[in-house]
Amino acid sequence: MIENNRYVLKRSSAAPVSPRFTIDYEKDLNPAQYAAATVSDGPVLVIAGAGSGKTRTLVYRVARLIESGLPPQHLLLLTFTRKAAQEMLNRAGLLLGTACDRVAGGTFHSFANTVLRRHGAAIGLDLAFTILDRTDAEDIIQLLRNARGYGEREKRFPRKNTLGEIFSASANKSTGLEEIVFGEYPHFSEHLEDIRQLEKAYTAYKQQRFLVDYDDLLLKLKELLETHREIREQLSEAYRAVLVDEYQDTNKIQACVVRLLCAVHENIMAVGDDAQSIYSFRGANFKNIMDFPKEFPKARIFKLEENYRSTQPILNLTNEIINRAKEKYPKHLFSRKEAGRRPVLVQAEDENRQSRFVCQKVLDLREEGVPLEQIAVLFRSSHHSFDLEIELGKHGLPFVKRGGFKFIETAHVKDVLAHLRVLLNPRDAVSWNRLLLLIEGVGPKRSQAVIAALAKETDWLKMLKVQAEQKAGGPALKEVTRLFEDLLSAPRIPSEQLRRIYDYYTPLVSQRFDDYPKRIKDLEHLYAITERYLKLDEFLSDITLEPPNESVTEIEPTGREDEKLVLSTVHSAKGLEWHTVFIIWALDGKFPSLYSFDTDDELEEERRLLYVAATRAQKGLYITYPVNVYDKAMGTVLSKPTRFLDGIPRSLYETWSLIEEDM
DNA sequence: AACAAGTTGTTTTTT
DNA sequence: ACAACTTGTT
Repeated sequence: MIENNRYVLKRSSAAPVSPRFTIDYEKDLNPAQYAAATVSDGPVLVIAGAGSGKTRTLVYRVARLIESGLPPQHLLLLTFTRKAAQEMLNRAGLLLGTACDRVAGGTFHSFANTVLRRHGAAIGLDLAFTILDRTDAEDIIQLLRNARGYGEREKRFPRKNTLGEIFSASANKSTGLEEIVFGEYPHFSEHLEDIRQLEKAYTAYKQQRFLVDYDDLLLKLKELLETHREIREQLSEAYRAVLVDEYQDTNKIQACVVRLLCAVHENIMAVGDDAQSIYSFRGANFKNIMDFPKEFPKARIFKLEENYRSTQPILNLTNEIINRAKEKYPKHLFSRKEAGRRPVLVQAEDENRQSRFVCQKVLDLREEGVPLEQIAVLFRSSHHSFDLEIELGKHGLPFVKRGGFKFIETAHVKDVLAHLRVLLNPRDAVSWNRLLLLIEGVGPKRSQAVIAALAKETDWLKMLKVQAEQKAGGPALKEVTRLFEDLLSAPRIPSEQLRRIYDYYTPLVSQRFDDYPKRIKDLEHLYAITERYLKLDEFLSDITLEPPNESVTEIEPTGREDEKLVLSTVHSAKGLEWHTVFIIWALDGKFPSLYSFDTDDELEEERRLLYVAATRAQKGLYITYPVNVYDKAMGTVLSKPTRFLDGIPRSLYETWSLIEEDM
């Protein structure tokens, strides 16, 4: 549960109220972990192999710092995902009791949000700013693109999502637009000047309307820290020890922010694994972790190489996969869990055979007593699981899907949120546009006219009433006006406001979407989330920065609630582990993806991705691929298993072929 | 100017 | 299979 953008422990009754009398660091940790957890002040880098007890080490580090007298609120824990932060604080809570309740932490983005809401005024930011997600950003880009007539040209102009990617890549990699366009989109080189103009317009648009996208959060935090010494020192004082998890996934801006935060004390512990860097498309650079010792010359380096997760046969294979990588901190993972089955490479005749194999095997495992939630199916892209999802449905196997489209990104949820967002930031033209277009008789032209009129008047509700008097879109606009009158009349909590919006919006959903029952159910889910919040701004920030990571597709279980098979993209599986893991679509051209064939760097990242997937397994690992898959984009038939198994001794895994099997 | 139906192009991964 | 763009109708 999140309150005030700070992670607050859910207090289980089992958790001790006060710190455990003594923590036996030496007994609980292996020598390498012990050394890292108890090291004295100063910069520290921990290279932690997959499953090597990284979280455990961090937790004990936190414990040690608090024990040695550092008040918990002076500790800042930056992690990549909310889940990781929660996991860590929960475990620290078990060890230390409520003392770590006040440890500050979260993702870089949520931390940036907290700081900017407080100090943003120093760099001219209105504190009521709205955070744009990717689709919101693209909506604006589209608007500007059309307004400037870039759409209708003889020569093809990049689409909104391409433009969004270009802008974001430029921001995250700290490189000029020029380099991005020439390097990654050479076919759009001739439009460079227009692209540049468009980015300027986009920036200006956001500025005027108090809008901030994901990249801006980081950039503005960096700007704030760089340009305001007193704030930098204040924060450095407030957070006297900084711990960064998954350091291999940070980009230049984030590394810079860390540097600035620690400028005074250099009490920084970075933990990560270069072999698990899988976010370079977002500007993350695993060289960051390689360069850490250069950034902090006094850094001490620790390596955790003993793996507590997987059996040796699984590690033998994963070690081979990663040892073929080009650049890395050399390490060799070993396990004391000698016994175990070798991983299996399974060839299936086609996609459906692959799905049926997985179902069959999952049923077998359940028979053997492996709980469903201890089994995961991992894949490169979220659509790779579609066929399997249908097959699981047929077998009555319940599952949750992680990664891919989130329900927060669906049209109906975004529609509802737009109504809430304008309450907080009436200048949020994206949300106005979205909600106005829902109204019958209002199209793009009328919507823009209304938005322009609202911007002129400080009392926008009054202006909205005036607009509702006019002929076009009259009656329906009046209804919206009444809605906003109600929403503003009495100060209410988010859930009540949402209920009022549903009164207005529910008829619209039924009208607009054939699958409205499902969508109305989603909205009830959203309502349940708002009930946890007392302040609208916190709800909106959280929902954009840390949306529930579960997708819409969810089969209702016949039995127990929590007994569910996990389907996940490899990216979303990071940091997690299961008894048995299936990696499906391990087909060359799918995993690695065809789009990564262009450059060595991208291929190397795909390799690390497979490595991350395979190292999630504790006891069982099945790598499956269908053959004779025709790929439209390439015009070729794909039949070979992933190239990352090439050259690996065949003795390290079993090979099965399903062609003979009848199911 | 808004809306509905038909056509064409495109396809990862996430904060 | 889906979304963005285009064309035709009210």
